[in-house]
Amino acid sequence: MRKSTMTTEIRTADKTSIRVRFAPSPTGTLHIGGARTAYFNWLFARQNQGKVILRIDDTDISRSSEASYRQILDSFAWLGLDFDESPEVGGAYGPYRQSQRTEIYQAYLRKLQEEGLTYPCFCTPEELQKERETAQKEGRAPRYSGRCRHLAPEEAARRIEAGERAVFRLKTDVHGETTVHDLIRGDVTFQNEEIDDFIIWKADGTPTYHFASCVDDVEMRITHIIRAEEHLSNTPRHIQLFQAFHAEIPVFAHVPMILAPDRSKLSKRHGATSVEEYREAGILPEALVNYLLLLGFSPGENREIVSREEAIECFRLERVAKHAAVYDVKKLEWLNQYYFRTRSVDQLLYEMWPGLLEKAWVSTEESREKLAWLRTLLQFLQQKSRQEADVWNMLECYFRPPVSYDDKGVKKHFQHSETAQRLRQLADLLATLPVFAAWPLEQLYRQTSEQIGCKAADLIHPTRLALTGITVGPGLFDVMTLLGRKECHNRLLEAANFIEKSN
RNA sequence: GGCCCCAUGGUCAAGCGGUUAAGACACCGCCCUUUCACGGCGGUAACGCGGGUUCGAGUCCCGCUGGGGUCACCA
Repeated sequence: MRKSTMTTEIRTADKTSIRVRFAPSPTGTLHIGGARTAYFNWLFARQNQGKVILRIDDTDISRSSEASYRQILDSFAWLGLDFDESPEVGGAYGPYRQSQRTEIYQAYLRKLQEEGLTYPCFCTPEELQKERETAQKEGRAPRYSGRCRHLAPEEAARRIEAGERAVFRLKTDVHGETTVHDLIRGDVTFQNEEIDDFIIWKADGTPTYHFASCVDDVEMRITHIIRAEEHLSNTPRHIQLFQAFHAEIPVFAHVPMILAPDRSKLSKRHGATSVEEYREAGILPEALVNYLLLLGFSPGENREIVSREEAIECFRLERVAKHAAVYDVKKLEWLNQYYFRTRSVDQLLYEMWPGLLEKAWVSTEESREKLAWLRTLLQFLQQKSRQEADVWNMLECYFRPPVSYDDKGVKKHFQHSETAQRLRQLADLLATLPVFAAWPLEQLYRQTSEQIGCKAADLIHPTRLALTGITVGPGLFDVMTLLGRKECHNRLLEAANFIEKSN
């Protein structure tokens, strides 16, 4: 266990190396807002050959869970964001879970006590609550009165001795002002009289978030704090803490929040908010990460498609937007569609393989012919899809005949009085082709339509419906080639029967 | 309510004193076509309001309005 806790003087030694951190609390899934903040941290560090640290803020043990922690790790792994130091990979400044750092916090508290920068407060939560309410009613700021600050030290000591519950508050400066140097927003100044003596140590003997976070940022030599905008108002408190620790104050960057389409805070009722949900919905990590970058940052040159590697090059913290951004799923889906079609078929095949096995559409010892066929099939389907689910939807008919025909399709393509007869005719003609391939098939269809005196489309659409049961898919002649002569023949006849039966 | 941040089309977002105010998504046409997509072409659509400063303001300043954040023994 680390014992040397007051290490501020060492900081100057490795001043040049940038260290940033992402510090989620493991109380749920990874939120897309958090994912974006983490991504910006990651980009900034990678661009500057710095280090990204994953720290787990689990001081609230009752709300934290191991499952949530695993989930967050999973999400990051999926997104392709790695950490240089974390509970998993370790590092020189561990442990990286706040729940395992109590001794360090205690040491910092003790130091503050010795320097007289903190004092015990015996006010009960009820009293404070009442005070806040009356202040609110009278139009005053709901701040702590500072009552216990002036308690005689002897009395304070006596009451603690007597076992009275106490919290510890920081003695903040009453006069002057505190300026936050923010890379995104510039200098933001707060009057110190606005900051009350906030609690740094809870009555249950654990540190508050503000305290633990600042201690860790000092201990872990964090140089840049890149976090969500909601912390901007808390920053003067943190600065006062850093000053109380005689520590160097990190550089800040408060990234804007992500809003729901109604401009309110993004929540569950607006649909998917976690990385995990998007993953399950078939969104690709490349697409999500790309979209998150675009939300609040412009790579310039009218670029929309930006990989992680490209983002490392062009990202500039100073150019991150100051205003909150509304989340637009449509653009995410557009990006996803792009990435989905651009990636390799073999990767798609690999990812779909377990599902294919499960459906028994393939076996572990598949012939090379079947594999080649499957690969070609996926290649065609991929180009008609926006995501994997679309491929699955179109896939079934290549492994078994359609059990039903699309309703709208039936109304549109199976109504003509001669359809059944035409399908039978086509079924017979298939046997005449020397090679069952796309080009000769197309010739056959065009010639036949001419002979019949109808449009080629009048043959093509019913055939597609007959063969696949649906009205969408790759070009018909590719579909037929993939299906094979015999299967096409059978399905055309089955469809003809179906039409005659239902008339 | 105090304090803080923010404000260009429906959404993201260029612009950083002089532009016909980019581009992308979405939407609407048209083209391509064998369906759905993709692709191509075109279109609708924005500087919240009011004062200044300036020869000139989306760009600078002030006010207002609106939105957001924060003021917890949550993080």
